[in-house]
Amino acid sequence: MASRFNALKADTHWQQVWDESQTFAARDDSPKPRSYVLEMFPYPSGKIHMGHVRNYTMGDVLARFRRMTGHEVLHPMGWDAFGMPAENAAMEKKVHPGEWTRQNIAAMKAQLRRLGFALDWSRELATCDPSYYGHEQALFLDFYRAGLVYRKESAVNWDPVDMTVLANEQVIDGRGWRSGALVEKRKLSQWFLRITRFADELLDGLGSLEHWPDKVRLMQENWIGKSQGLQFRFRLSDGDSVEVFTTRPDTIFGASFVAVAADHPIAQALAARDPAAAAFIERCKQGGTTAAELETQEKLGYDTGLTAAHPLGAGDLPVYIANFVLMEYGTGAVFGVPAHDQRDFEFASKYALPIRRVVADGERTDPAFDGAEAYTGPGTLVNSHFLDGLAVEEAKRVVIERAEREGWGQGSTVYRLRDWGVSRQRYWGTPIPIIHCGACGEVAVPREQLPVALPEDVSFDVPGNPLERHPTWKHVHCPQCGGAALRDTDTLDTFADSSWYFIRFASQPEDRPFDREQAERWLPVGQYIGGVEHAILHLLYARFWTRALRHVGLIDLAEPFTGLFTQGMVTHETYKAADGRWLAPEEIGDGVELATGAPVTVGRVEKMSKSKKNTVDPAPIVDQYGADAVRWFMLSDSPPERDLEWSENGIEGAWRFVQRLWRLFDALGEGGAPGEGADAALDRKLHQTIAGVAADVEALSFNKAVAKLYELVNAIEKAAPSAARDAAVRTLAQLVAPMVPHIAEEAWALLGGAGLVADAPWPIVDTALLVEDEVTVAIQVNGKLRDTLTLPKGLARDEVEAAVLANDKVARLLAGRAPRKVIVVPDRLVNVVA
RNA sequence: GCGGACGUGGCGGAAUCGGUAGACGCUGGGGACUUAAAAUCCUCUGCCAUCGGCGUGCGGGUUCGAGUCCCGCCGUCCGCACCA
Repeated sequence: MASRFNALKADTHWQQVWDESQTFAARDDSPKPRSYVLEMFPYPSGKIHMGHVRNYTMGDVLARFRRMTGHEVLHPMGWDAFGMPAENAAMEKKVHPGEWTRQNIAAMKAQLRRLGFALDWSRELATCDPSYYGHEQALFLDFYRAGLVYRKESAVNWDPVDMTVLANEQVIDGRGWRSGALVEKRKLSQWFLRITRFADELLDGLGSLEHWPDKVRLMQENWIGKSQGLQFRFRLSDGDSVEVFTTRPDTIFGASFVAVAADHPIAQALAARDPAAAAFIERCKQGGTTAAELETQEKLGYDTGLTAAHPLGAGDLPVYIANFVLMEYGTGAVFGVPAHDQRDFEFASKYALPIRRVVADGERTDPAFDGAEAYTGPGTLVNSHFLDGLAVEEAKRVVIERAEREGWGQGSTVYRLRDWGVSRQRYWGTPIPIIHCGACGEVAVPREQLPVALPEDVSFDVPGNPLERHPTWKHVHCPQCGGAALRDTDTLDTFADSSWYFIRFASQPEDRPFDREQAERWLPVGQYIGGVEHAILHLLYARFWTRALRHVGLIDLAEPFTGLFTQGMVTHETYKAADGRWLAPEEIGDGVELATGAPVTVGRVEKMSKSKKNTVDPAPIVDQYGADAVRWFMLSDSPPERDLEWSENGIEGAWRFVQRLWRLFDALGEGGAPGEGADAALDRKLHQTIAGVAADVEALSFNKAVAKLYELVNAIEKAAPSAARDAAVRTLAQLVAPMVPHIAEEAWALLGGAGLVADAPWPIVDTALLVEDEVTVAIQVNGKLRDTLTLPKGLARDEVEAAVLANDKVARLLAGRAPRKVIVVPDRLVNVVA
């Protein structure tokens, strides 16, 4: 009697079997080819969300598939466990961040296990564990000794809500990436990692990352922002000088002013003695930084009264303080060429400065420039003395050569990328292992004193850094002179923690961060999967960290992740009350809000978020439908790089499919009379599916693999009993095993498979069966499909042509005329041109 | 503003090299089974229509043949942004 598949029972059973037999533990000494499959580790917020389920399901399918194709797979999981939410919880709920974090980890680990992921839990790590961050401190000190870490007083991005410093990468539209608070500028002494030292390498390295999305490579390229040009000094009328950088040295004879940033030393010096200048500088700082504000903001300047001598003798230029010049980029000063730069054009128009054409714009070569906007395109230099007649690129080179020969400037490369500020005024992070001694200065904590562990007895009653307030922790003896000294009370940006966890997964000795040889055997990560929101921050920092490790001789590895896949989000419908409040599905009934009876509007499909009340908690869904149905749904329909809309119908459909599979397995397992005889068509379909699913999974095109499996199941269900059909059902258990592993194990056991299907090999394709012996040829007349014809494969051209011309519909359309031309595409199509 | 991606039925999507557009799933219609319902199974489901015609955002082009290539638009989404 046919039974229904009991997902909950099967899930529990097989998860326990895998666990007990250590099925997914990666063996370091395996002779098999290695495959490192990694998904971005989660922050332990307390609950798994649908985005995690989708991310980890994709990685899991690949990991399981790779095992079946004979690889030794490393597929680990851990916890990105430091960070602000734990401190917020400490403040709100009066629990210690560590306790809160560890409880969350336990809860989320149980949820991940419930989904049956093929993870090697023996390598689990949490970044908040001293056995992890202690090694990170050692690496930090290695970088420190190699000159990759330095401390400087600098204007930093201060988040007034989180009360901490943010890296440039963490400021979005002038607001903190976490808090959303308007970021302020503050002067603080901060630790920096010298990422700019690797700017060129990080840029060039992108070229080797063929298996990264172009989009991410481009984003990193833009972020690094390499520009080449000329750097030179203007002599000023007060005897001082100002250095500028330009990417357009060719337009040097079109210069009509020099402008410096509001916080440029020249502007600051002037402000000290000129109240009007000081007032102007103050005004510049008030300008907003959002896109809309910048768009409409007027170009403003303050005439310093100084003049700058043109290096090629083309007169003296006025020097302004201008609100559009950034101190952080280049030298914080520019020369303005209004005819060929839009900002300079607007500025010159406002202050009635000369606008001189030096690049011919089509016909126009005269100096009088009367366009409505600057001309920034290519052209030939005019009104530029020795540059006249040269093309823009040529002229750039000539000017740089001359500047270098005459000694007033040099070719130079400028990057948008800034060094990575890593100091955070927070408790729940990796303590920076440096001691400040009045006599010795900065002193590295000796290796034998690592880890510098966080004190447990801290309070979060007042905002700010508890380490700063702790009565004893920061008071230490200087490791060098033994005198009284202070610990650095800052902790590392948590992006440092996630910059090397993938190496620690590969090798976890107790006494050092990793074993070089063992790490090099597993790395680089062949396939890394995560959200596109990490396209810059995490992925750039991890690439830097890896290069820094190589620089200090700890590993021979340039790029940490050779394959990257950025998956789409999980979305859901939203609902809004009449007054615009977001409503959760359970607040709604029959198109009205239950509480008020007012009608509800269905909003856009959006990323699941608490604020929009459109989240779906995976936990009850897994309990209701079983892990396999949830996994199958996560892989169906939407291409993995695109958004997936969660829907009740979708999960129902997935559950139906699991039951359909079970009916096939169960019917065969029941043992009735075995099928007899062949079924060539089904054999062919089976082998096409084996090959097709393998290719799709390898390409991470899970939605296509799913579609192919549906086709196969449809074909098996329709097929008459035969030995071939029985064989197809057995093979089906292997084919679905990476996606729906629990029912696959159940079927494998039922049908008498040896061992676990998780350890079974991927079925071998009979390539002879991939080729059809008959083909359906399309018949077109003048490019329009008129009929199809089934012919033996490989039939000679003239025979195909004859068969087509004998076709009724073709004959009718030709109406007795001879065709002008007949195009024959073998085994595909014939086009009769009348 | 700069850079990028995308645009195919009611919906998610497929079409690997320029060669039968709409696989597969969802939704919906009809039917079988059932006292009834659920479940399951069968069947239809791009649009208009009588032959047949029209269809891959819009307008052109190349080609025997275009969702796919080229030119020009429109729209949506994402990233960056006063970067000299």
